[in-house]
Amino acid sequence: MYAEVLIEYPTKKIDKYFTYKIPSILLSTIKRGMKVKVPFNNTVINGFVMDIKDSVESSYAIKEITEIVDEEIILDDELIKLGLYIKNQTLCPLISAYQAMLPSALKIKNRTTDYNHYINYLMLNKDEKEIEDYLEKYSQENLQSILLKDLLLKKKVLKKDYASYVVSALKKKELIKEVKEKEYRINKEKKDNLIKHPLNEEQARAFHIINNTHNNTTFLLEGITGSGKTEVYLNLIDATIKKGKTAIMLLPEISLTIALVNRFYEWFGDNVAIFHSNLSDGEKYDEYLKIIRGEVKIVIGTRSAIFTPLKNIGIIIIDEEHSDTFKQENQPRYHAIDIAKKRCEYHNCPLLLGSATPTLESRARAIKGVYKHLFLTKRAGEGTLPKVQIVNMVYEAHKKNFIYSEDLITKLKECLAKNEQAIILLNRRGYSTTINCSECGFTYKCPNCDITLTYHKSSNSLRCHYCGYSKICEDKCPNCQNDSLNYLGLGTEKAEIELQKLLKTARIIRMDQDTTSRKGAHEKIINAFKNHEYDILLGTQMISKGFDFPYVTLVGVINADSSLNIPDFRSNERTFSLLYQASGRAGRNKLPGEVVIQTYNPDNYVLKCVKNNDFNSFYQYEMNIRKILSYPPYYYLVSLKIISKDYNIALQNAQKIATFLHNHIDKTSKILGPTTASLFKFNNTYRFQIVIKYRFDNMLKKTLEYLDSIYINEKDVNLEIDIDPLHI
DNA sequence: AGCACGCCGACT
DNA sequence: GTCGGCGTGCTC
Repeated sequence: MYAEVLIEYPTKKIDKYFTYKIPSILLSTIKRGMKVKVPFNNTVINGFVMDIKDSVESSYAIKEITEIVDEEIILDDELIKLGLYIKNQTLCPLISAYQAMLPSALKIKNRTTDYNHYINYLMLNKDEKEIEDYLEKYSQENLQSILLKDLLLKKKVLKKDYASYVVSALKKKELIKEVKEKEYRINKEKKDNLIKHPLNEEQARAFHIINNTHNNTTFLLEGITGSGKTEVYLNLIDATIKKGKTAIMLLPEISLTIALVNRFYEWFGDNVAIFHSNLSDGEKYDEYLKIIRGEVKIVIGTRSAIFTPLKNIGIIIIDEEHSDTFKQENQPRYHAIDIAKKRCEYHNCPLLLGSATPTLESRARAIKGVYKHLFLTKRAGEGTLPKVQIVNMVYEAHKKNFIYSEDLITKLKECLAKNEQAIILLNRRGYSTTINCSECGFTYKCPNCDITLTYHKSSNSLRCHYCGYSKICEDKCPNCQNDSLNYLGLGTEKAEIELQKLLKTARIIRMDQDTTSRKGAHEKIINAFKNHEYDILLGTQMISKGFDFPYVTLVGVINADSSLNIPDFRSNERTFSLLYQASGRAGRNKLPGEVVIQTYNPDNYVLKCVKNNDFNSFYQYEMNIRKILSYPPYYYLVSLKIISKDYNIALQNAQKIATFLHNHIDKTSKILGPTTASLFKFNNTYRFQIVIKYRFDNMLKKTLEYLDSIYINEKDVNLEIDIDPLHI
């Protein structure tokens, strides 16, 4: 018997099957989808068995498979097909599609580490009679006798509960022994007295419609912030489990949604596996085994959890479906919603997309009837939508209020006086975003990227937020040696310091990438704020996600323009979503909420829609722009990035590709560029971009595949193709 | 991706 | 005369 093996080198150059002979000892165990070790070009490397054949015609000297890496971890037929689909959709090497499906702990090249987690227990080493005799003779009441008595009673105890010298003394007397047992790292138990909130009329309607659907329908659940989408999800999953099926639920980021995950644990206990990038390799390994052994029916996780090898899926839920995190930004550039659709098709089950601000694409599909559109229009419980005020910072700047407007400060003071809490959003970290010299005009720039360095006061360093470059900041201008450096632009670090000056007694906590780099830091900050150890939470967009702080009655947005001014066709949509979500943090309980948005463009239509909590008007307005400019959802996009260390090589190749495209794609498709890409110089490489807009183009895929295959062999220029890019 | 084979410069 | 630079090309 022979096996076709896909080699684990993520290059397109060897993205094909290699034939190996299956040694007779492995014949009974080997299966399609298993990971094996094979001899390859003087080394031994990993690969996947893609096919098993009786005979094979080959001019090569066929080698034998060395061994099976893991008998439990198998890509089933569904996942094998899914990999082929991903390769075809995203133009990635087939092997990287499969690598994306497995947790990294499982793809380490030479896995010598034992990922199993052991707990040490103590047991008696003699029969009970002997121990009782011993205790009688011993006749002392000390730690040793206590341990022995515990063991007589319980048979097995945790080693860590007893002092090590006591344990070793008894071991020396050969009265007890130590046993190791494999155990999962994450173990959660159901809460007995779980409070299940009864569903309101709208929630119940959505629940029943979806729960009674047993075919492959995609639903869009559009529910305003605080409308209780989670309760609908919980009930649907509960019902799915009761039907004997399994469920996957995706969230944008787990570290920001601990409360929600805990609610799942309370409800479903050890029937849940969790999957996200903050887990340790060992934890991932454990969770994966639980799934593959069929010990859990529910998987909650971030993007890559869409690949978990659950069998018999009954529903897939994607919460905050508009989130960019569902698309992987490097190879394979898959979108989790796309994969979810494919999996739901395979299992013939419903897919539920939920959001307060769905993407225009999703909403357009729902309106066209491709998705079934469901709504939650009322806040669950007693919350009401907040009142939004727009503050014109042009006037404030005349009054020398550059960061905080009078209105916002007044409202903050009122809020604190009532012992309520506030959230302040500023979508930029660091202290100041630009440093320049007023004498000679010098500006600090990243030596690798075309970007100004951000000053971080706490570490007195200048950092590039793109490539990670960092250096110590000097007091004097490095160019003219004058004492004339100006710290311009605003980040969260400065906003915090300035706010503390204005509100001396306020307890402020900052949450951004700089304060949350350690594991568990998110949770700590969120819990501290929830417990009212702080009055004001100030941070970047990570504070706008689905938190539920009942005492927050005020949300301030410092610079709403910053995200509007990003040159991307989706920046309006992102701004609306960000501000709407942030506003949604206010007034979630009985206390009414207020939102203050500071801007230099108070007449901007996007901001007006946020002010009126009006997603509908925003949708109409933005759809019209997209139609005029031929952007999604009216047209599809492909982005090609041409990258080289040499400016001229990049430019020449970009022009060559553009010309080629003009001749080899449909006449109805539009080609933009080449232009410089949004990050023109990044990590010492120059980047040009071509964007294709198309509706129907049956030449396009072939053309892209051809270009891709040509550029694989180029070594001083790279071509990155992104189909349906989220950013251009 | 590795690693070997292969054809041209500065050294014991 | 050799050691070694890293440029192509192959790997079941």
